[in-house]
Amino acid sequence: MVKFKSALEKVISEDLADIWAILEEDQKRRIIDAFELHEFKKNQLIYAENETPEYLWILLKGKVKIYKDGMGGRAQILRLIRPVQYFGYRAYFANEPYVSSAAAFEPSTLGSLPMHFVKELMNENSKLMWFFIHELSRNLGGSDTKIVSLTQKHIRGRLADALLVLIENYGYEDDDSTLRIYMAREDLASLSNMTTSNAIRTLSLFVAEKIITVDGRRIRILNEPMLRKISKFG
Amino acid sequence: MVKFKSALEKVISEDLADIWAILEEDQKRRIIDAFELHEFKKNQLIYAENETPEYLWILLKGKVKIYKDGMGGRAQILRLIRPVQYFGYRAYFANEPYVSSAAAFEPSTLGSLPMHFVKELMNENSKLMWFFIHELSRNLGGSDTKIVSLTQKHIRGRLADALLVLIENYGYEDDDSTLRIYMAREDLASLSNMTTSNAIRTLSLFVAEKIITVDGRRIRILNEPMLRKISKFG
DNA sequence: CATAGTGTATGCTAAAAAACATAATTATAA
DNA sequence: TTATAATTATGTTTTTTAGCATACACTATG
Repeated sequence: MVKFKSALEKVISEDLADIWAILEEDQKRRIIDAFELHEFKKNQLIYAENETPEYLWILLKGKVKIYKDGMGGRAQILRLIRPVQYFGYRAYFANEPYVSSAAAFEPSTLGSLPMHFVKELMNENSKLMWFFIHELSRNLGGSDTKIVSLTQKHIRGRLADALLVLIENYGYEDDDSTLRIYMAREDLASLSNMTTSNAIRTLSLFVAEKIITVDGRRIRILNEPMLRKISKFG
Repeated sequence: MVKFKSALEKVISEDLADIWAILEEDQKRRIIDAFELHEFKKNQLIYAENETPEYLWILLKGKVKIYKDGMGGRAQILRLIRPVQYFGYRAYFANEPYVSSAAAFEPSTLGSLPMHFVKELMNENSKLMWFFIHELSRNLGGSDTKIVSLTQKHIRGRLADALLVLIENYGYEDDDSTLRIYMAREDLASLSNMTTSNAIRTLSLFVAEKIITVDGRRIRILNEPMLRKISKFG
């Protein structure tokens, strides 16, 4: 946990352009003072369910999962975070403890701002309030849609969905086909609501059907349209 | 669809009472002018998935379900609305079409306000913005929690959850044990993510175990603690 | 470099839930 | 009212998925 000094403005003006652009000069200075930088190791916990929310988190580099532990040691991944996205604010706004946990998929750099400070900023700047209203509304729509996908689709459809979510969130390598995230089969299972065994098994089926290739954790998508078809129907 | 006249102020919910109180006379007049009253029949659709959101809906009397149609004619009930609650705003804020539909469970009275007008009011009054931020945040937390319950619990646990949700949302009759909502088995199934057959079957099991009694659509809860136990464990 | 430990792969079995079938009951409308 | 449809109830079969066992990498560590 290091106090941020000078380079913040540059990082922000490049990467956080959308939110930064709507702030006034005075607000920018106060933010620089309150901002803290954190490095998280692979699989390190950022916050845990039931804790009291205190910070707005900003992912600057790396990948983060928002997940919820369920019964029998099975976790459900709820959302994936990529740079530069914000998280950790919902529970604070709802005035309740976290209902989910956050952890880094891989070594990641994050910024934090105290939520009480964010709240102040919001009261001074209605555009910032609109920003969060928009984010919350999008997430809620996504969450509602996810409920139906996860409960009504069969295993193949759910795994196809999971792969499409990975494409959408982290995209492809330069070859335009290799997923830019290498996750454990267990995480893939947590994302698509199935046991690890079934994630592995179904992945193998997809390989046999030439929809993907697998090399360890490296997944290449050969037939994205087919994935969409499987997601929609069988 | 009737123009609303005077009783509006009485009908503003507790959450908004203080906001209403600080509104200027001019603002109050504008609201009364924009406000419209609607009567919906049993099972009547209020809005449908994929439509463009235009109104903030306010349930004044009756009961409303927010649901999403899934594959194979199976619907999932996402949220239950009781008087006086607001809905229909999320998609507008997210700037996207509705991802879910709304329908009246029973004959219901609703008010509506054009969303563009609500947006204006919000920009004039930050408390109103905080109201929606709070509501969205609560709903998102609920939705995330629901994902894990619906995907990881077994049928008995899910049905127990559904009954608890009904208690929480609509409460008991004067006898302190009869649910104040009479819903079709199919709706109960849609609420708890199972087929109608299984909803009926599991309900029968609960009757046999003296956790509830059933008389048509009238459900009496005999052992609420047991329901919570079933919800939590098997 | 041996070895424990973790992650991946695959087959087999058991459990859960859906699908299907058929009555019985209740609502609704002619 | 009677007829007709819709809903509720329950038994049986089939499908899907979880659970378990085992084997085979691969990797981290002493």
